Amino acid sequence: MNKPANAIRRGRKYDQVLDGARDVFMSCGYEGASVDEIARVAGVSKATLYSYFPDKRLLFLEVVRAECRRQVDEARKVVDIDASPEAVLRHAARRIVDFYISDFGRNVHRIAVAESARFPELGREFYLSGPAFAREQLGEFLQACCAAGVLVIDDVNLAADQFVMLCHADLADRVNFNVQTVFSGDEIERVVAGAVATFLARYRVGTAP
Amino acid sequence: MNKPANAIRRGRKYDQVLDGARDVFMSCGYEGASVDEIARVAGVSKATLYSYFPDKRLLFLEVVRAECRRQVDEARKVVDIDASPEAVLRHAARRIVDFYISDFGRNVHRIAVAESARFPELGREFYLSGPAFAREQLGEFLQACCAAGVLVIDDVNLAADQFVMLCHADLADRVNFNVQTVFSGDEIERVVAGAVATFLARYRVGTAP
DNA sequence: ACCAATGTAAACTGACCGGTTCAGTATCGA
DNA sequence: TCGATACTGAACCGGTCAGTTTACATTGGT
Repeated sequence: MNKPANAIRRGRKYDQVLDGARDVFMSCGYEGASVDEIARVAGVSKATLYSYFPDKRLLFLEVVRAECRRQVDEARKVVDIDASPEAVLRHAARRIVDFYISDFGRNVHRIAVAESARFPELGREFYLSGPAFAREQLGEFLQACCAAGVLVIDDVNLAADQFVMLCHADLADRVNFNVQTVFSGDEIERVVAGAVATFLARYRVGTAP
Repeated sequence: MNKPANAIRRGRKYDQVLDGARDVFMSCGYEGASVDEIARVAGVSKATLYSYFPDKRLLFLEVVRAECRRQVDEARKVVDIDASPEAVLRHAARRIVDFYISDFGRNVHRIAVAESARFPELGREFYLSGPAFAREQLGEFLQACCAAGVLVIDDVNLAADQFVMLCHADLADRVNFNVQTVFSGDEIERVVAGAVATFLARYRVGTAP
């Protein structure tokens, strides 16, 4: 009794299991990953794994949750700088591009898209602690710029997402559809500079609405 | 002999099979779709299905190819209009938004992202006849606008992709991660208007670079 | 030394899936 | 009407996988 079906027990090798599961899920996706291989990679017996997690599905959800937390914590470190909006935006653009080009970013994105249909709450959780979180951080900065009279933005949320999307121009699709996965510094610089230029053309003070 | 492993035989119920396969693949993904169910949905025996297609993988690839062709053909109909760039861009933006919000667009995108890793050529094929094709069409229009002296664009390819990405602002992520799938006319209008405004702020003649 | 908790290895179950086979039926042109 | 071809339905095979069970080993506190 008193055994909720979604209970997750902690134990000595809990982190081992989660790490192994992350590696296998990231490289194989949900369906492609077998529990036997996860146990093998984690250096743990299948029985131990199942003594921690009730089933594969909850193990997967826990992996994604942990990764989202990790990403949020890391992102919180690098925030506002006391510099011109242009410099801050350039910096942010670099971070955005670097992330979705990275192996990790590609895998997380691929899995989140692929499994959102099967796991309704997964998509929401990933969205909130991923893209939505980034947009929120950026929105706060933009709001400050408006208060300082440097930018003029009527819809800050939309503007923040526009900026993020401008950073995806010409790269994201090629990454997502596995057409090209490594990019030269010039290719990245071209996109970053283009994103900042287009964004500022619209929202910097002294430009027509 | 003389039986290439990748041969696809035509037959009376070929289209039935392809249609059924499309439905099931679109709603379940590649791994999630079982051949038995495809045959059932197609109203065809499994044996007939396997008399057309050598295996599940090639059936899937053929479904995607057919969908890409269909999409390209349909897109070719609605092209340039003799109107202001603003009107044309608004029209294009509506089409872009409507597509990736549609059930079909969501499914195709999800599967292309999910299976690009497993099927290397699939991602490329989808990319070329999807996003890349759209960008090319748009690029030609932008080029004409530049020649007419209405727009000033140094990097037409980048600009075209920027426009497409601006149309994704604030909607695409929510769609891709299954957070929200239906949108009001106002929500769409906000994104479309924002995309056109930002794009023209950067590239219309008489604005600072 | 003992016990209880924790972990291990491996076999096992039941279900599902891709693909094959085959005996029988429907269709259609000559 | 005949015969070739296409299609059916169901059984079947080999394999994989999630999840369970069992019998044994390790560890640590008292």
